[in-house]
Amino acid sequence: MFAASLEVCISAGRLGPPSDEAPRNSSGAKKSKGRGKIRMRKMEKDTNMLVTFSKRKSGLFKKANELCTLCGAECAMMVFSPADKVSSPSTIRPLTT
Amino acid sequence: MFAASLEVCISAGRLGPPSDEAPRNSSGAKKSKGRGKIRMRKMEKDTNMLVTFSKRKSGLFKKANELCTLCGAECAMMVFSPADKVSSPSTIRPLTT
DNA sequence: AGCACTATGTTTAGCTT
DNA sequence: AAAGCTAAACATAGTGC
Repeated sequence: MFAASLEVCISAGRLGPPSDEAPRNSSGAKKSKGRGKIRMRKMEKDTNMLVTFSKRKSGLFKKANELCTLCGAECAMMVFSPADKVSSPSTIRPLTT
Repeated sequence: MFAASLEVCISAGRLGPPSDEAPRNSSGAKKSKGRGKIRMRKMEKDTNMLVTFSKRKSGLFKKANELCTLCGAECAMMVFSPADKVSSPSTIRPLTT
């Protein structure tokens, strides 16, 4: 395992264009519910940002697990938190040969 | 960078329960459009599986990029393809200090 | 093979508790 | 701060070209 077919992605910070258009909506009033189109740039509010980080990290790990399960792929990923916290996903698995 | 707050996920193969319920639908007829709830186990058809791998890998990289952008996190990921192909995402970035 | 479409399942931002 | 909710945004399996 871990031979030949390898893909790597290392991303440090911004990787896509900022996409600065699209305010919350045309009238400027906030939507009451739902997600509300997000702006692809660093979130300014720290509390929201940490919650979003936690949620999205979970989603990312879940997607990675699904990819492995569905396609018989193998993947490894590391996420460096913006805050000074250490944690590991519950589904961690040792890299056995 | 790359200090202190670190999270690691290494997944080799299956990580979740198979979730064997839910055939396509009760009558056995395929849905004509849309996604149709997928079964979380290795896809048997190789052609579909490769397409799914490609699509989901793209989605995974995109999500990782979004996480980095939105939250100022840093992440690295490696995906080992089930087939013998090598490719890299277009948004690859060197790990500069 | 690879791209476009689209209905539907999934994710998640903002709220509430 | 950490869970749970909801609806809008998003991802994507199957399809057609």
